[in-house]
Amino acid sequence: MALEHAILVSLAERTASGYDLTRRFDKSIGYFWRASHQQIYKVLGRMEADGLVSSKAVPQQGRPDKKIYAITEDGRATLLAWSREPTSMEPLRSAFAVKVRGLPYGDRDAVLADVRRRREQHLATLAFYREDEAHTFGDPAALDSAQTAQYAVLRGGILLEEAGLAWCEEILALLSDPSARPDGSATP
Amino acid sequence: MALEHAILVSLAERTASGYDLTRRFDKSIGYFWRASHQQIYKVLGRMEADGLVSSKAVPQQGRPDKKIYAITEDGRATLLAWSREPTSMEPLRSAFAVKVRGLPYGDRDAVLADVRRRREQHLATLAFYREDEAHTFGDPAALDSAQTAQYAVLRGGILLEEAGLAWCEEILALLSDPSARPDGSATP
DNA sequence: TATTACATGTAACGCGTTACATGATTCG
DNA sequence: CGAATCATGTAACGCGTTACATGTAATA
Repeated sequence: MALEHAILVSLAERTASGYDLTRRFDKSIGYFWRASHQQIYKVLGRMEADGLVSSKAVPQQGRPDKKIYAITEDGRATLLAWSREPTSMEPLRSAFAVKVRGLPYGDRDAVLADVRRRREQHLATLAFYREDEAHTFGDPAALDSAQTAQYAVLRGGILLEEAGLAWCEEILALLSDPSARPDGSATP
Repeated sequence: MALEHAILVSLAERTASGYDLTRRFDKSIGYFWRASHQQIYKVLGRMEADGLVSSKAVPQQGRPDKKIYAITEDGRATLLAWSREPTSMEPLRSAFAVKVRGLPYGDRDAVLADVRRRREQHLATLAFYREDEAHTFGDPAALDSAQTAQYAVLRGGILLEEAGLAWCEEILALLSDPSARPDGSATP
């Protein structure tokens, strides 16, 4: 049900077409919640039927019509009611964790290569987030309430990436058996 | 597709009934991958049809028959091949992040209460993991390869919980506006 | 007496991914 | 000439949750 709420938050900020929402979900909100255009169109259709959003067709030249969606009063009320429900703690659900756990039944070198690849990925994402942090939220004390909320979410992304990075490094330290190295310099 | 692989890893360690697997998914592997018994039975049925596992019915007294599943050669080969594929970086998909992002459109006090509740949850889970760490993996240098893999996964859980905890604390620091406190002791 | 453990499933429904489908405009 | 951008969808399929269904035995 959370894609619905993510869309409501996005439309509460400003109106958008399905296409616009798709692009928004490629950044900002989408750093932490992905959704394809197919899914967004499907959910928008249901949300309009439920009265949470309304749409207005906007004819265009040489392009298909745009359908601009806006949040309704019902939509805002739904968002407020949702904010009062406690969120459940979603478990990891990580295929990577399963692979690490199953290391004795897999290809050790291939899995370690995957760990290194993921480490680089975390580093790249972190660099990206940190630039956003410095650029957009340079002075946290000067932010208004909407910006503070955005910044809090970005901080979550940074902390998660840092944890993922640290995990990769611990795995490499634990599993890169020194006695298996060519130089044979095993720890005592 | 990862539940399939989680089951294969579990059965590679030792045979089990669907019921046994359900309980295993409540701890160990299941600290990081949840699955209900309904889902496990469904997937086991398909996996048997695909030849990844085989089953043997074991009659019991005063209880329904047990179906003991074992991994097949095909299943082991599938697991090995899977270990060679790189894992994709799954995005957060966190309803909590959406809620924090949408704070200006929600009930501020209710959301902050939820943050505090989650903080306590992270603390409780961390305490649980840390006891497991001290109890089962007290001396990391003395672990065999299977135990080392298990320990690496537990470390991931600990790092993630620590990140979640730190996030909650940052959110509270960012959003608990001092000027809104009854004593009015705002920071300069 | 009620709940927990043991043991296996079916059915309905929503969420999410991948593939398919169409068609104009603009940039390299 | 091909790729990207703009713009909207359908169809098929797998994953995951919730509710429903059945029945015994031990424990509190």
